[in-house]
Amino acid sequence: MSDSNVRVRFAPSPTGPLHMGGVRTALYNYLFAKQLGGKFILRLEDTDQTRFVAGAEDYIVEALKWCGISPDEGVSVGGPHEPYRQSERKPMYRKYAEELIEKDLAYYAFDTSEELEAVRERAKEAGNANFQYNYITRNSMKNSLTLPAEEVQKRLESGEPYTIRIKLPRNEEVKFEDMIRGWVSVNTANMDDKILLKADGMPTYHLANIVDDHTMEISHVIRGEEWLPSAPLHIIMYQYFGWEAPQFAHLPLLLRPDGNGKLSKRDGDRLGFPVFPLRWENKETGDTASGYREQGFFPEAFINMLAFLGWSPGDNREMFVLDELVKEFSIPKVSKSGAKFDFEKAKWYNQQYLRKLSNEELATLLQPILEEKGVAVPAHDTFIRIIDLVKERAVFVEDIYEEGHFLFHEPRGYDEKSVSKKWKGEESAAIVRDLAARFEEEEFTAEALENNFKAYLAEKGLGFGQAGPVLRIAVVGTMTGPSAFEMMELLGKDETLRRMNKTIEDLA
RNA sequence: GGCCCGUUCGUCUAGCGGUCCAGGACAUCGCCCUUUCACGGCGAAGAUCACGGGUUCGAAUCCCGUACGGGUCACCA
Repeated sequence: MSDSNVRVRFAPSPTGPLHMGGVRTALYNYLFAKQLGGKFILRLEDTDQTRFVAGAEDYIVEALKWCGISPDEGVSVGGPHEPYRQSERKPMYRKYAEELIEKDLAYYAFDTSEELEAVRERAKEAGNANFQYNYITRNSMKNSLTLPAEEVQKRLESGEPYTIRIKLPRNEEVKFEDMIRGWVSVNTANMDDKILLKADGMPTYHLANIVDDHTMEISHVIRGEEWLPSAPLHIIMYQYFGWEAPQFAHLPLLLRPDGNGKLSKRDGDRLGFPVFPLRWENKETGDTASGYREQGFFPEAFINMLAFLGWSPGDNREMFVLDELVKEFSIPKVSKSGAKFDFEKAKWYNQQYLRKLSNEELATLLQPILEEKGVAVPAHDTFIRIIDLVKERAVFVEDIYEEGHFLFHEPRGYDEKSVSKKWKGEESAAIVRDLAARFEEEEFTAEALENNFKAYLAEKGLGFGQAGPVLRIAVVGTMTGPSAFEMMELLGKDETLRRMNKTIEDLA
């Protein structure tokens, strides 16, 4: 189990909360590694100091923890390849970039951001949609390939800022076999000399990523499809360094339910559902975004739902907890096309998991929710009976209260629609008055109450529709809910009659 | 715009040359259960497998083209 050479990593950039697409990427990596007895590593790609967001790292760690995805190595757990934050690995990258320069596979570039921008602007005006720093254009730029050696030396020694760019061949086909997509091929003529080392001395994603994946002995790179266009560059870099490249798998994107385009962090709650696993609060800006956990989702349901967005076991089964996913997951079965996220299906999953829980378990989960709402927690037996009566209409644990609040305490007033539709003034009040009188001397069981009620209907020649809804309104204030007689038994004689009498006064 | 990737019911998907005039799930609708609502059960509707060419005795499945969609083109990841 542990002698596997499989090592995968999830390497988010801590620029904010992790969104659900990121969680899915982490999940697939985790499933792949666990199935093969490999290691799952959590690495932080924080080389862009301008985009640092406080709290993002903790958020990522906590989100994965909530999902049950635990790293074998990485930030927060440590491991043999520490540190796992790229910012802390900064000193080691430069030498790799310089190694490439020595091999004439990279070069120093002195063009400033402003100059580059100007060049791009000019190219655009000339009708050239996108300028590429490549085999051709690098000859007219300021770099160690065009400048005299002495001048390059002088600039370097004077401390002038510079970047290091990779030197790509002019016209070479780069191929690699993606585990999901098969052979992908791109010509270097369509690529550009990407910056490997930035002027601030930090590596770009490309350099840091390749160096870290290699030094951390990553065997498989499973990441989002947005990386597919730069995969050929990475392949070339492995070749330049003389390293064996890992296997690649580019995952399909998670799409927004409305229209097109990938689901992004900015979608936030705009579409009526969370895009983040946990609630997020940016302490600096005060921005907040809701999370699945806080919405009442079970991590099992969230994970199950997420796993099926882009993957299926190949048959009709669709309920899988993490351990089962580990057994069944398969990269080749991951679909190639993006998946539109459907919140309704997410809720359905939650409902399925809720229904697996016992009344006792639900009570344990519901109790803190009631306390938070300031609702008195009923005596244990009563609590369990309420849960038993209401749980089948709940998607979230909280729904047990929402759907049956009138069993925990007095109804929150009367449901307008029910009253306007079914309550006929004095006529209805008379029925409730009659029933209250009959129930007074009744043993308070659902069965006895129902028999008594039926006897009353027969006596008066009333149809159920004339008295049933009225009774229900009198007891719980609305027309929906579990069996009226079951609820009355649960409420007990005193409370039931009290409510009935109160309703007569309120609505008569 | 260049390059790359993709395209089966509204949505997620099964399907990897014949068993598919395409199966499941969510959503929708109907019936039953319940003299309420929900749950549950049963059922319906819903995909000319993007389109057009090939290959083959035979294609949703293989090949080519077209269209459409997406991704990507930063000293961001």
